[in-house]
This record gives sequence, structure tokens and C-alpha cells, in this order.
Amino acid sequence: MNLDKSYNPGDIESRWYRHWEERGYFSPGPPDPHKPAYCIMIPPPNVTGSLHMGHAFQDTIMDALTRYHRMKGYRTLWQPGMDHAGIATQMVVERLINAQGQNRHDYGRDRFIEKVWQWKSESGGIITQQLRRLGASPDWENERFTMDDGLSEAVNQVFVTLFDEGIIYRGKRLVNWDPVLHTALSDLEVLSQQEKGSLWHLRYPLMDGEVMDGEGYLTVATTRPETMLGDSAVAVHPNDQRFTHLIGKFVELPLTNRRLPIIADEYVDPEFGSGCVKITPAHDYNDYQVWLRHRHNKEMLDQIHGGLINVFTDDAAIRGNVNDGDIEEGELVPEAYIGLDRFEARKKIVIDLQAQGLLERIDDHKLMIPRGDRSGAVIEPYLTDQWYVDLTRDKLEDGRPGGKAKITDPAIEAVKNGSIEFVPANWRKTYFQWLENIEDWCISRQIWWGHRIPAWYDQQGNIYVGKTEAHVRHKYAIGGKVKLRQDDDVLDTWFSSALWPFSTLGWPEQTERLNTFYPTSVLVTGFDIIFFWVARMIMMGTKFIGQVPFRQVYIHGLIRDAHGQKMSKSKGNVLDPIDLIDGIELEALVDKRVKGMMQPHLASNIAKQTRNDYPDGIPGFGADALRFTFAALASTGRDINFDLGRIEGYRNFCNKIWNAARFVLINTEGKDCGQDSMGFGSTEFELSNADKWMVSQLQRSELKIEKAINKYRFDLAAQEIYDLVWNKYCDWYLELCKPVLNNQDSREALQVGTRRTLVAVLETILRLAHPIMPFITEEIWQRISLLAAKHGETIMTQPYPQFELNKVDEQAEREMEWVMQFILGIRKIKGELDITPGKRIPVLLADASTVDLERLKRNKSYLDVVGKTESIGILGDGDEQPESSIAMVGNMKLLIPIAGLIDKEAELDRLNKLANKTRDELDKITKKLANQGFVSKAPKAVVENEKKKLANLEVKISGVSEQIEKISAL
RNA sequence: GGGCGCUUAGCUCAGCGGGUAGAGCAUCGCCCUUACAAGGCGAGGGUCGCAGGUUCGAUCCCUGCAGCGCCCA
Repeated sequence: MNLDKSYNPGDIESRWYRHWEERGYFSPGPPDPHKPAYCIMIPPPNVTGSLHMGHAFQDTIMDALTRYHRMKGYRTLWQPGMDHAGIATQMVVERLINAQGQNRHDYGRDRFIEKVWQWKSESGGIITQQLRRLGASPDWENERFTMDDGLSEAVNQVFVTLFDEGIIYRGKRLVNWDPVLHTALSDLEVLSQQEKGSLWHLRYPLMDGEVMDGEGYLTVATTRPETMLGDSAVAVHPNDQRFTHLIGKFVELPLTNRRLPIIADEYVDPEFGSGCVKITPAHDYNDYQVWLRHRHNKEMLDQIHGGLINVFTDDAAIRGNVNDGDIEEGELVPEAYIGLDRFEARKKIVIDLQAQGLLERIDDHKLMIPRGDRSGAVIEPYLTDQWYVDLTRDKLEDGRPGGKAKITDPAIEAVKNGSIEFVPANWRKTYFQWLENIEDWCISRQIWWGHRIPAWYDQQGNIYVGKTEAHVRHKYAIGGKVKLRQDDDVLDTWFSSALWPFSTLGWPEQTERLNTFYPTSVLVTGFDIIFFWVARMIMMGTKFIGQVPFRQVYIHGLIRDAHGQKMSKSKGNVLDPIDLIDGIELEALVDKRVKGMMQPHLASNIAKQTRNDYPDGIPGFGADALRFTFAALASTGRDINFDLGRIEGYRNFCNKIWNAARFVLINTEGKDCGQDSMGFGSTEFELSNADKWMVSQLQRSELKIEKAINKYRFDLAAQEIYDLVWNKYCDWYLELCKPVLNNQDSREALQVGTRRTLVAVLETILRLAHPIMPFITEEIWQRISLLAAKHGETIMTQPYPQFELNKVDEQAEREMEWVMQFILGIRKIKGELDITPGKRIPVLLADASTVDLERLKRNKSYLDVVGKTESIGILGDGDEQPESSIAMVGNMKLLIPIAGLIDKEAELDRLNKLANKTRDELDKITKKLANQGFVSKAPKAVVENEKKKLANLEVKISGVSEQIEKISAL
């Protein structure tokens, strides 16, 4: 049952994953009154998505938490699933249809939706397969999808309830309109970025003979001249002396024959531009606010449509005029611009104004351009009818409590009173700031794929809301003759995601799962969706269940490339976690990076850069190395720079564990390891100092790791595991075992004790590391568990190692510290003098105390074998000290006679360096102790410690100085 | 403009309820010593962004400044 000579992640990973899943280890299992519950909801990935580095990082953390708590004996549920990603999914399926020369309207709504479901079953949810590659252990048997029947039921229930309470309402407001996708978007689906634009300075002629600075016009500055067709006023600051005389007068809106009032409003910044702002309430959020303040004034009421003038179509082209008897607009929009796209209209309007001498100048101007995150189109503020969740009113008009009282305030309170804890805590502030400035939530989307709004209209336009048409007819007592038409819109995907923590558990049914796992334990997520999602889950959870959805929110950083750049297709710096696991050839990597780019002109650069960065492609590192890397990077910062060097180092770490396990197996398999169950009859064993030291160090690590995980500091946990395995177990302990195991003469009991420790510590290390590195630990555990007398089908359900105070042995630690100092002293000298490390050399000791001599006796075999000494001689007080290189072990001098070998200069160099360093330290401490303030005010223990250090340094320096003299005298 | 955060070794980052700075990678020597060359042994490298303050003592606490970044308006 030997292990291969080197670690080969590909071989072991798929095998174990299948085994775990088939055996049902991921399931929380049946109810058990003795087990506390632990639950994490996966932030549902998008059904169209594939695993990216951010997911892989986040899922690694969730899986580590899940596996840790499962081992700790909790009844553990990691709830998996996906969201239906309304717009993204619709776009994917539309593209497929477009490729066949059709569009979704050719299909019609019902057939299109069928097509989406078909797509989902065939090619949706790739990510769930990829999650398996990572080793994730969620409860796959209960995977959910936001469009499932159960979750849709929850969505309807919530919508109907909120509507009946008056909190969901329908209204005409400015929304973010995507003119390509023809739908409203939430603020959060709109990304604003600084782009280059212009500031056009337009002249609006003053009417009725008014003048300004001797001229007959006012100058307004705008970044969007095409919207002027919808202007309904010009505003100035009320205290702006320059314009006081014009307030209440009028200007003429060029290109039209409309009169616009000059109004005063504090919104205007007198310093910006000309101090004069055109007001276009139907096409600008700020202007809309101004309009709200002035809409009841006569000059505004006199404007057509009360001043709220929309000039765009759904496509953001200039609309035609309506003159149908009900509405008479006349030539509100000049004929010349009707039908022009907004940017065409802009050009023409600027040209026409210039022709009339009304364009004063054009300045370059940087401004924030809002774009739809899916379409990339410039978003328009646009007046439409939409559905809203009220989050801002204390009281409704009819006196019932409003959304602020019922939803927003409780969500704030839940965090304020500590029912929910953010980790790190400072994210509270972000959360509060957002909620305290929240606006009503626009939940309707003008697309087909999603939860259709459960509202029906009769022919008079009355609104009826209920779960189904039948419910509605019953609820409102509407006869069969009355025709009802369901609202065409669907709900924002985040509306269903907000219900995720309870809808997945079966709500509105009162299920066992809901009662057991809600509130969930922790939400693991990035700070970028505190608003999108975290706040909304808290709102809906507290509103509908009456309890918070999770106790803690662990906010992790965002994965960037090695230089802190965001990973993006257009930068060509994207890493695919699956490629890091499996490896990828250079050409395949180049292909992948340049294929399907939005900006094909960047492709050649990206190809070049990729060939440069990865001349040999990317080697496969395995899932465990990837996971360990993520854990090691999971510190408290906001940005996590992913460096390939890091994962390579941790792949090497896996190899290290692998080979340590080989060593253990070679030395323990088929031999008595001190366990009853192994059938060797005798279980007599004796522990050496090295054994006790190792076990003691293990305890300290267990404590640190446990503390780190409880604080979500996976970086500290990973570092501790690394240090324990590599620096303590491999570098020291395995070496210290060799003198015992390889020496035929060492006592049997001691050998048994060493084997017992060797395998027991390894087995414990595997359990410690398992939550982070599930595959390699399982593979090795299966081969060594019996040697450590551990029985079980899988490491997954073994108990997590626990610190035991009685196994901490300070005496052994002190003794081994001496041994290590001794060996290090020898190694340093060898290193400095370029003596081959393997060469055995004689050592002499001077100024050895009785304690030193006892320790020497007890540990001589370690020094001989690990320190590679040829002999150890002891010099008495009067003995002649031969020409030597020297190291200090406490007060004892360790001499390595170097007659013949010696490079006098090199040795003097080394000693002088050591002396200087020691003297510097000595000076510092001397000064410190000479300081009266320090001695009288610092804690006694600190002062004592300094004194002790001083004494040690004095011995050291005198030894070294003596030696310098001797060598110099040669 | 408001809020949050960052600045520590060449690179990527830990650290500290204040008591002489750590890791990985990279660099430089010596080694294929039967677990591991994806390795072993050793070494070099930091006035902890700058300036003040508190303190016996500041990388750590406070104030200001500079640079960088994110979010919101």
C-alpha cells in the first residue's frame, strides 16, 4: 500500500469526490437533538455563470467552515442552488435564437420561456459541476433554483402580502432605463464610470426685453444638449445676486417656441458653469427633484404636462407628438428631430444652435456615464410605470405603517442591537449608511424570464393582486365575465434572492429544515453585494420570519491579479480556477483569453502578454493547493492579490505532506505502533523528549488554529498548519525520529513510542488540515488511520482535533530547545565556513554546566545524527582550547576545531558580525535599564526579562570577544 | 463634497489590548545526506509613508500631512 513517489492531485481528487457524494456525507442527516445546527446559504450563483476566482475563493471558505463544523459535531447544512438571473439568462437564450435568424418575439412569451427551461436543463448550471471539482460539500440532494415551484410560491406569497399591506405599490417615476434591453434596472445594475464628454454652453434668449450683463440671453451649461427639448425651466441660486432681477422672468427655449420660467432653487451651484441650469425633469434625477419642489407653482403648471416633459421613446430616440383628442401636444417636439437616435439628435441640435448663434462654446468635460452592467448601453433616466417596495415611509396615507417602519427600520435595528454581527465589524457602517439613505426599491423588470408579477388588470385599469388569477377573482369577487389581463412585467431577480435564506428551507411551509436551520449561522460574501443582497435578505427575513436570516456576515475581500488589477476579460488577466486545478497548455490559454472579446482589437496584445507571462502554460496545481492558497490569502483586507507563485508554493506544500506520509508509512506499516488494535500484543511504549515536544507543539497549534477559524482568519489558520507541518513536523520531528528508528540498538519501547507519535501526529495533522485540503488529507488518512487506531469510513466525519492542556510539556520543550540551539549552532558554523552540510565534524564544549551535561547525555543521539557530529568532547576549566569556530548555546560554548580548515579572515568576519549584532542589542538594553522611568514604571516582569536578556548577552559577548582575540592571535 | 480603507523586506502580505519586526515567493552560498531537488542546510535584506503628540518606551494609540484605492453624492 505504498504511496507514489510524488504527489499527483489529479489521480486522487475525482475518486474521493464521487465517493463522498455517493455515500451522502454532504447531507445534514436526520434530526438529532444532541447536535447543534450549523447552516450556510450559498450566495446563489447565476445559472448562466461559470466558476470564477471570486466564487472559488468564497466557496472554499464556505466549504472549509462547513467541513470544520461537520467535524466538530454540528448538524451541518450548506445549502446550494442558483438564481435565475433574469436579464443575463434571457440574453443568453436570445442570442441562441438570434443565431437562427429569429428573435424572441417570433417565439412569443410562452414558447420563449419553454426555450429558456430547455436551455437550463441542457447547459445551465455548469458552475455546480465546477464546484464539485473544488471539493465543495453542500447538500446537493436539496439543491434549489429561484424559479422552482417552491421558491416561486414564496415569491408570490411575499408579493401579495406586501401589496395587501400597502407596502408594494405601482407608480410613475424616473427609473434607470436600458434602451437596448428595454427594461428598468436598479441602481445596482448600473455602473457609472468616468468618461470623456463635453460641456456645451447654450444661449437661451431672454424674453420681454430683459438683459443680463448687457446681453439678451442667459447661458446654460449642459452635458446632454439633446434633452433641451424637454426643458421646462431655467434655475438659478436664490442668493445669486447676478440673477436676482431675472427670477420670475422668462427665456425662450431655442428650436421650439416655448417660454421657460426662470426659477430660484438652492440645488443650483453658483460656482459651476454659468451659475444657470436648465431644468429637464423627465430626463434627470436632480432636475426631477427640483421639479417636485416647484410643480405646484403657476409658472410650472402653465407648462405643457405641468413641466414634466418626456421627449424619448423606449429606444431613447426622439419621440413624435401626440395629438389624439385626449392629449394635444401640438408641435411640442420639433418635426426635424423626431425619430432621431439620442446621439444623432445631439449632433443635429448642436449644429442647429450653432447656426443660430446660440452655441457659446464647447468645453472638454469629464463626467460619470451610467451604463447597464449587462448591455453596456448608456442608461437613461426615464419616466415609466413601475412596481415599488416602499422603504421610506413611516406611515401610509391611510394611516397604516409604511415600509420604513415595517422593513427598513427593523433591518437597521437587527444590526444595531447585535442580532447580526458583521466581520470585520466596520462594514456595519457601510450597511447603515446605505440603509439610512435608501430609496424605494423598483422591483419590476420589462423582460420575460422571471417571476411574473401576480397582478391583474381589468379593462378599466383597476389592479388586483393575488397568487393566481383564480385567487384574485375570489378575493375581489370578480365574475367570470370580467376580462382580466396579467401584468406583463417580471420581478427583479434580487427580489427572489432576498428570500433565499428561508425559501430554500421550504417557507411558507413550516418545515423541519426551516425550524432547524433558520436563522442560519453565517453569510459569507463580498462587500460588493452588501447592498444588492445582504440588506435585502435582512429586510425580508426579519419581516416574514420575524428573525434575522443569519447571525454573522463574514465579508471577504475581492480577488485581483498579482498586481492588484481587477481580473477582466478586456485586460486579459483572468485566471480560471479550473485551469489552476488541472493546468492548461499555452495555446489553449491564449485561445480562451482572446475568444469572444467585446473589444477584439485588444486581442493581439493580450495574446502577446499571455505568451510572455506563461511561456509554458499553467501547470496543474490541484484543488487542495488552490484551496490552501485561498485560505492563506483570506486576511482582513479588501483586495486579495492572487499570485501564481503563491499557489505553486502551496502545491509544494501538498507534496511535502505527501512525502512526510510516505516516510511515516515506510517506518510504521506492519510494525507495532503502540496500539492495542494492531494485534502486536504488547503495547508497551515510551515517549522520548522529541515525541513529547512534538505532541506539545501540536497542542499549541491546535489552539491557534481553532482560534483563527473562529475569527474567520483562515490566513492565520493556514499559516499555522504550514508552520506545524513543514517547520516543526518535517524539519525537526521527522529528523529527530531517525536516530531512534534507524538504530538497531535503540530500545523497543522507545521505538514503539516514536512510531506511535509519528503516526498519531500525522493523523491529527490530517484532520486539522482537512477543512482546507479535503482530498489529500482523505487519501492519506485512509492509508494511515488504522495505524493510529482510528476507525471510520472517512476523515470527513472524524472529530476535529482539540487542544489538550495536559499534553503540553514545557519541560520537554525546554530540553528540545536546547537540542535545537545546539544543532543550529553547528549548522551555522558549517554554513558560514562553507563546510559541506553532510560532513561529520568533531565538537568540543566549554563552560558546560551540570544541566548542560545531563542534557547532553540524554540527547546525544539527536546531536550525533541530526547535528552530524563526529564526536562531542568536554573541556574542563583549565583545558587548552584548540583553534576553533564558536557558537553559544546559552552559557555554554560550542567549539568546532578547524585547524587546517580554517579561513581565518572568514571566521573573524563572522565573529565580528556576531559581536556587533550582540553589542547593539546589549547597548539598547543597557540604556533601557539605565532609564529610571523604565525601571520604576514598566511592569516588573518586563524589567526582569530585560535583565535576564542582558545577562545572557553579556555572556555571549564575552565568549565571542574571547574567541576573536584567540583567532586574531593565530 | 460625504464615508470607508490602505501605505511594513525586491514582490505579495501577516503582525502588535504598546516592551528589541514575521511568512511565502524572489536573491545569494553549500549540498542529489535512502520521505521529499515540487527538496535539504545556511545567509543577506526593513530608520514599519512623513511630521508632531501621549508614554519610561510607539510599527502599534491620538492629531496633522502626503500618496494610493474603494463606495456614495
